[in-house]
Amino acid sequence: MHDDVTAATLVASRALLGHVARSLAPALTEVTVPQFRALVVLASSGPQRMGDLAERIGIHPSTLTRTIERLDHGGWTVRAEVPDNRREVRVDLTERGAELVATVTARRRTLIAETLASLSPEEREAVRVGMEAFARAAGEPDPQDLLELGM
Amino acid sequence: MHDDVTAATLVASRALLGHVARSLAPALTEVTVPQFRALVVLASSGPQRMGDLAERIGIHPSTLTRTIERLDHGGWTVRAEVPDNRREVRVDLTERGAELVATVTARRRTLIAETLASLSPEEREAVRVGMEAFARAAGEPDPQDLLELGM
DNA sequence: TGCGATGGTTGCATCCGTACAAGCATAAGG
DNA sequence: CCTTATGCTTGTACGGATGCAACCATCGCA
Repeated sequence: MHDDVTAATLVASRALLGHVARSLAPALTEVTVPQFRALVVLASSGPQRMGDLAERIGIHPSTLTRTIERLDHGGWTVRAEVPDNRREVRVDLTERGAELVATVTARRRTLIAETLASLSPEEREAVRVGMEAFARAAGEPDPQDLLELGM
Repeated sequence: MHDDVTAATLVASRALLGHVARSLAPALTEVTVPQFRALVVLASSGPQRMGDLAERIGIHPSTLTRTIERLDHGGWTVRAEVPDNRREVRVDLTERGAELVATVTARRRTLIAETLASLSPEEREAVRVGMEAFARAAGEPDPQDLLELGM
């Protein structure tokens, strides 16, 4: 059904994935994928308790402790005690950490913009319409899904 | 520059990534990402010498030996001696291995088709035009890039 | 035939992710 | 207060990815 549209979308998805991968690559020389995953969640959901973060990512709390240990050590995150509750630990990005995530997004945007720059205004408009329609149809992806790919 | 098109494409890329991740997820319960990477290369480049495969993937030959060891053990690949050269070792997918890769692709296609099914014929046509234009502008992605994401 | 180059595997070391169980604080409620 | 629940960390164990160095077999060429 709708084979030609599907095929076109598949091809385009490969191209987009190339952009995604290239935007991600520099960050992955700094941190690992699971580590970057944690940074992304922190960037989008804000500072939070260790337990909540572990739950969001879908890993065991003890695993998160080790991961954040490494991120702390690298200067990407900080852990701070919560004033009115000495049990909980609040983890947040450092500037460095926030910047790493922002860099990836910015790079992705740049790559896409560069690609679009080679199109004619009419084609660009066609891309806009098509992409918007597709995005609308697909809806927001499950964050859990995206995490698999370190997004 | 062209901020609205770029934004739309970024959003669409997130949606597509969701599809990619979901198509990949079942396979990742069977093999690891580096292992799947090897299967993908074998599926697209065909059976080949260990050394060539290692080079294509970008890992040390000794690392590949271990990875293929595990894939062999799981029944995803087979190693065979080359008749006229007793030094070289030829790796190939088993049926099972080929099927795993094919399943992921098929699933991705299905997810995309399902998404498109909710659009009107006019919108679908717009998606086709837009996706084709984008893919044309982006060109074929560097296979090395895609491998990062287990494609 | 014998020596150097080639292709792959093994030994070894390291790091990361992962979970479970146990432990140690601290908070909360009776 | 004392007991139980909560939140996080530590101890322990394991598997996978990774690279380097050493090794072994084989090929090719002089």
